Amino acid sequence: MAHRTVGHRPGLPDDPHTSVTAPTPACPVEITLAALHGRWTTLVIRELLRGDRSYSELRAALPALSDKVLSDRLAHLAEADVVHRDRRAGWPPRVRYALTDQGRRLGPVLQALWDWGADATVQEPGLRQPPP
Amino acid sequence: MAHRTVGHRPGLPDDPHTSVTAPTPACPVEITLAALHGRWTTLVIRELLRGDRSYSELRAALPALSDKVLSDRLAHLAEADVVHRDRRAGWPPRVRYALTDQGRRLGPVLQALWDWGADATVQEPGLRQPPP
DNA sequence: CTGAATCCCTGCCGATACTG
DNA sequence: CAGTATCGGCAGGGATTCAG
Repeated sequence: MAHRTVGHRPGLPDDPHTSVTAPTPACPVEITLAALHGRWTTLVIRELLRGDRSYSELRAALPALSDKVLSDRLAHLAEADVVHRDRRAGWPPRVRYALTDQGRRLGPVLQALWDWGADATVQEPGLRQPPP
Repeated sequence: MAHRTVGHRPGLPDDPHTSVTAPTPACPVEITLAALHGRWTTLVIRELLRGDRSYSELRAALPALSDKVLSDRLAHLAEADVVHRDRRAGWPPRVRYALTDQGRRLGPVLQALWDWGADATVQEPGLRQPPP
């Protein structure tokens, strides 16, 4: 009973999406948040937005990220069809990670997230938060 | 960094944000994700995007959401300066919740999340897209 | 080099019960 | 009406170790 109307404005504020009354995985917003879900995930994506990377290049770019979480993230992102895994035969094993078309389309999404957060830090400091 | 897509706004793909190598709360993306963090949060915001609401109206709109989580979410969103709590004296107690200016600016963000998720459900069921 | 397996600890969220 | 208090289950994620 989902409405897959892509032709016209799938608007959020005014429209039919208001029928969603629970956090169902079928909601497009939930789908995107699920793709971005988990710590480090956005940083991995951001790194891949700059170009494809090997496993160790990702580790080098994100030094505090453990192997377990990195491989978890990559598996998760591959399952969400955000990253593509390119494995090559031979020795030593070479694997390249690159964003899919869909993954690249996350650029504007992350941009929107960045913009709001940047704006928030500009407006907010007057109220509370006297950081040491 | 092959091509610059548009403009030179505080862009994510191409530029200086790449210095962030860990999930620090100072990163604008993290700030926004923190504001949206938690189950039900986006649905509460979406409800408030339609207009201000009382506590019980929110409960009615989201029947499966428990009191604890709802008040948690509202407290969290108030702290993030996304919602404003308007409490009126008298009996019975009347409290109205409304989005702040910042909260209203989350509209486009949620829209971006929706768009990507809706697009993903369209592309995904078959195969991946052929490379450009 | 590229991961997968294990352990443990923390924090989330749901249900229930109670208060101003 | 509008919340808070408390408890328990479970999943997330960090460190370490092992494997192809």
